[in-house]
Amino acid sequence: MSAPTSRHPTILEVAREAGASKTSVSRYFGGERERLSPALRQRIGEAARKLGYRPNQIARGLKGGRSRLLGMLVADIRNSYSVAVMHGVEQACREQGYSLLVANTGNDPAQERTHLSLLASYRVEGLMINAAGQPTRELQAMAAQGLPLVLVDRWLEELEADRVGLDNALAVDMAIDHLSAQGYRHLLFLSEPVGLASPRQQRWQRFEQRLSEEPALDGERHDPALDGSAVGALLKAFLARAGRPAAVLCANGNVTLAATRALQALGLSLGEVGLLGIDELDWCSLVPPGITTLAQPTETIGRAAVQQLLARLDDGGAALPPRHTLFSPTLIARGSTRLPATDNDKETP
Amino acid sequence: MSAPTSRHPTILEVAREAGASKTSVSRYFGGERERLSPALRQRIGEAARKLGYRPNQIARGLKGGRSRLLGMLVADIRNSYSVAVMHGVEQACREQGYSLLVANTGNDPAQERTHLSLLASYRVEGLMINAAGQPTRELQAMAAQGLPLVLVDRWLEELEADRVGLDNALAVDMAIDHLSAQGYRHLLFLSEPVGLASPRQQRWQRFEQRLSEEPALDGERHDPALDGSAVGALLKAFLARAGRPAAVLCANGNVTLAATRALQALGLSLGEVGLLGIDELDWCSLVPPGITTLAQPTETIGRAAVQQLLARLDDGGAALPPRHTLFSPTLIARGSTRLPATDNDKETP
DNA sequence: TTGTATGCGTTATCAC
DNA sequence: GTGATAACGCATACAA
Repeated sequence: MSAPTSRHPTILEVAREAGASKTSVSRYFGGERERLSPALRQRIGEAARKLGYRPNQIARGLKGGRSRLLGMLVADIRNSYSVAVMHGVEQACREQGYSLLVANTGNDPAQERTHLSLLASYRVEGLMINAAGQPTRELQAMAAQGLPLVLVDRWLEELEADRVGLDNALAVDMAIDHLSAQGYRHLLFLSEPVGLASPRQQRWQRFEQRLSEEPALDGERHDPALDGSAVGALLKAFLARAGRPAAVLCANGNVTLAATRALQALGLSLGEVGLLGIDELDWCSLVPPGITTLAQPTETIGRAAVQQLLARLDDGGAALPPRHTLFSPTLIARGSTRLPATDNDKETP
Repeated sequence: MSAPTSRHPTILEVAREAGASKTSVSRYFGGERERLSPALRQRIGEAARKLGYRPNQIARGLKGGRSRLLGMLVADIRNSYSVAVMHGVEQACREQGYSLLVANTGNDPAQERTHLSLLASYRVEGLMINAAGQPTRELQAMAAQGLPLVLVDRWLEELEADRVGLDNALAVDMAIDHLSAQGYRHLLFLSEPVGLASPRQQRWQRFEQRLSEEPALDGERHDPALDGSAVGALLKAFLARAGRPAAVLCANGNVTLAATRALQALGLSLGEVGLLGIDELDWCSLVPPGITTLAQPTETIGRAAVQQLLARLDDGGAALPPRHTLFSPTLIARGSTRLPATDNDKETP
């Protein structure tokens, strides 16, 4: 006959047990313990412990409007980049006394909409967004309503909001500079379908720009679907066309995986065909002779997102202009961008 | 002068706008739309749309005691197994109309305690737990309070709760059977420090049991820390001791990664030294000649966890005995468990 | 220092 | 069918 759902003691019961008022108990747990007399403080502490009392965040949020909840919208939770960022977000949230409500959209705008209104219904105080694609109406609406938003990695031109992510132009510059310095002359920029994902667009565009500026290099760009055999065919055609020394620049971790698979299937050895991936993955050092990558400071990005959000929350309605925080990648050079020594290569020490 | 935090319209405002009562609006959104007259229904719908009204889950949870929140405690959010399970959990939650509050403990009991009480304070209706190690008092307390719990992957003997995970004995059986069938005779079971993590214990014990039953095989077991060079030294010593054909059985994905690294550093080729890993990782097909794995049905496990939790929620206080749901792995055979042909091996087709 | 009274947005209970 | 009204658990003026 006991309650089917678990019974939590309330502030009132603690008050009764301690022979005090609700207010005092509220103060005890609301960080105003100092204002209570030692005797009362003691009694309340004991009563609470005895009853196993824990303040109900839900009720607390109802009154004060402070849910202490932050939301994060992740485009693909199975993507190691997203998870790594999320890890940073989660740490920062905890340190700041917030909890994190995570929603995975699976790159589907419909799910993004659903999750967005769900998060809204829990009155999250702010939102970190790794958008699925174009900005949904819901997102626009939430921004307009004054809910602090920070766009992570992917951003949306139409949306005035803070942004945190990689300096994509710099990343592509570093990639091209490295490949060029290593002696590769024919470059292929390989991406997942560019669509509306801003990092892909930016990397893609920067690649084009750099190529047009450097006559010593020539290149191609493609953004095939990664499933199926498109990548292999594409690589084969590129290599036939381009002549050597040629290299592939992979726009993200998924592409690196697909390209590595394809190159292997073609029986080509890494290094002889250059390979450089944006995003460091834990197996990149494993595939002989190691895959060169540009590692993103993922945790830092996550933490920065939270920090930015909390800054917005603090300044009240100060309506500061959107702030963009960009981070630099780190080059991890491995064998996949080292040309095998040839007769023409004697000058190399 | 407007509210610094975003203003959400309330049920009362909608009621006024629609010329109706709070009750009717509540009914409209509470799934009792049928009971309203078409005219009223229409008016409320319009008013809500006009105002951008969204029911406040927090207030809703306060009254009804139904937060519509499920919690998940993850031991390591950066572990691809955990993430994959979480993905299943998340999908199932959404399908069932629940939201998911995720907490990462980083395998730290202290953080587990913190997060646990946090989740409790949000009045989650149930908890999925990928425990850090030994059961914390908090966990015991929550279970005692009647909060539905389901242990995922790792379980705790002291805790009477539903369990979902891999059939570890079966997994080790399949691994040993496969290695044996492939001609390996000397086996090394390699694990992360066994400690109190139940899957490691179970796999470890089953390995021991099987080895003791099969005179044709001999083996060793070790659970070194994965950082540093311990794994390499250990492998080297094992191979020197064991004679061939020898194989390594990796107790989880992290171990597979470490073992592969170490084997590579030793200049040993996979297959010649057998390698089989529990947990499929996306790069296992990439490292030549491919790493044989036992893949877990991760998403299924996640969904099963949610299903089990909801079943508990449904049956009220029926206090059914704990239910254990075990799943079978799938063997993905690759080159790392294929012995190179030798003179003694002529009978192989 | 401590307590009283009121309201947060919603649902549940009861009337009409 | 529809609508007042009282909880839900807590925080916060305000009063003592």
